[in-house]
Amino acid sequence: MGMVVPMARPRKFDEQQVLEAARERFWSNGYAATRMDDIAAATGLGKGSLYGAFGGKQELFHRVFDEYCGSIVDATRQDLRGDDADAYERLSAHIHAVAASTAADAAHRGCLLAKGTAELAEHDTVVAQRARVAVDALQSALADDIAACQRHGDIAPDHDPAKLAALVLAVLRGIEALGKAGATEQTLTDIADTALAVLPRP
Amino acid sequence: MGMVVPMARPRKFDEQQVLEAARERFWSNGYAATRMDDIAAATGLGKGSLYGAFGGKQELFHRVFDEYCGSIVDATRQDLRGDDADAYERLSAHIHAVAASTAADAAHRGCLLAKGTAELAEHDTVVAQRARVAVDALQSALADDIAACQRHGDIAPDHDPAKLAALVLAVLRGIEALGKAGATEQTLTDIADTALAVLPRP
DNA sequence: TCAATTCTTGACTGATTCGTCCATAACGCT
DNA sequence: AGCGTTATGGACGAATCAGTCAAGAATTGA
Repeated sequence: MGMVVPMARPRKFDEQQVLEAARERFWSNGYAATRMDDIAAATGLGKGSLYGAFGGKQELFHRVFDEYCGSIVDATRQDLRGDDADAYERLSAHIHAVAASTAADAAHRGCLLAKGTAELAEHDTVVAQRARVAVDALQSALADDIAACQRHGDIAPDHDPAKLAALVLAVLRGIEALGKAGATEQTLTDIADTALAVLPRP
Repeated sequence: MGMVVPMARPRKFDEQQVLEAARERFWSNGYAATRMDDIAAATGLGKGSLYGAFGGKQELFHRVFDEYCGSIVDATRQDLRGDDADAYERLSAHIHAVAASTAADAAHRGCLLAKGTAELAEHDTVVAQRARVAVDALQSALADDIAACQRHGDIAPDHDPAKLAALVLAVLRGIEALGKAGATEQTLTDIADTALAVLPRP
């Protein structure tokens, strides 16, 4: 089933574009304050199409949230993948990139993972579960890179890479949170620099 | 004006109790998803009294948010105030206390400062401003304690205490964020331990 | 007791908002 | 071209929610 070619009216809209528009609204206004009518208007779709294609507000948000989490996990893995020789440089670049992009986010909308989790995790187990998976994946990607740093002699080997990764992840999420609270670019950059400076060297 | 003794019907409710009930709802459900009817029902007040006493939903939230921010800043200052000789122990205790209380928060409601900022800072300048003030105060309290640690020889003096404080604050806010995302108590405790372990010693 | 003032209650209003429904359009297949 | 199927668009329904209002209650001072 599902493998047959549908012999019916095809969709006029691009599902990805609708998801992007929805993400934009959810990201900017939060879940509760976003209206389905807005998303419909922003995409030009009628509400019938929207509901027909995605089911409802909650399911649409879950789709958006899933995609967002997946994309930041992928981007982080991409940032951190490579040879042991460059592992420390990648870590440094990644931490600075998070600080820079947070500082550049003048609207202080922050990260949708953080925002969606803050708003919904307590009452929406799907969101909570997805956030947990994403955070675990981020920590794992960091741990892999930190282990590579240790193999190459850039970080002291007498520390559990998983624990250092958890610390770095906390710093990254903290940069996020402080950025949303209005910290200056200087402060965020300082945090990135200091975090890297205090990581134990061999 | 206002100094005369009111010769009229006195309030039957306690303003602090209403603020607490409102905080509970806002904290648990977020701003947008909280209904004034709920707060009225929870406190037994009629909506007229609620609006008469607090103005409206937004103003009520601002009152709640202000009080909350003030209380966590005060609590942090309290945690960190004391002699230089105990400064490092206070810092350690504070970081561990944040990790422990975050882990103990089974509902993952997290911190209202973080939650309110995430939901509203982008569109509500009052919230954004208040969050900024609170975060600055937290950093300042940490910086004072770290400077005391340096004076007493528990932390290397060749680091700007403000920058170390910013890093520690990021770790604390990160612990918060990870807790909301479902990190285990072990993870949060590890972060606290590791953060303290990597702080530069003299 | 009466007047002035403020508080209380909850019904009511007006505006939103999620979701549904249905007539109609567009497509593939025969 | 005709049929079956799925997409479209927007009107509609029902529920929800912020905020208002008016009639009455409680209190103090005179």
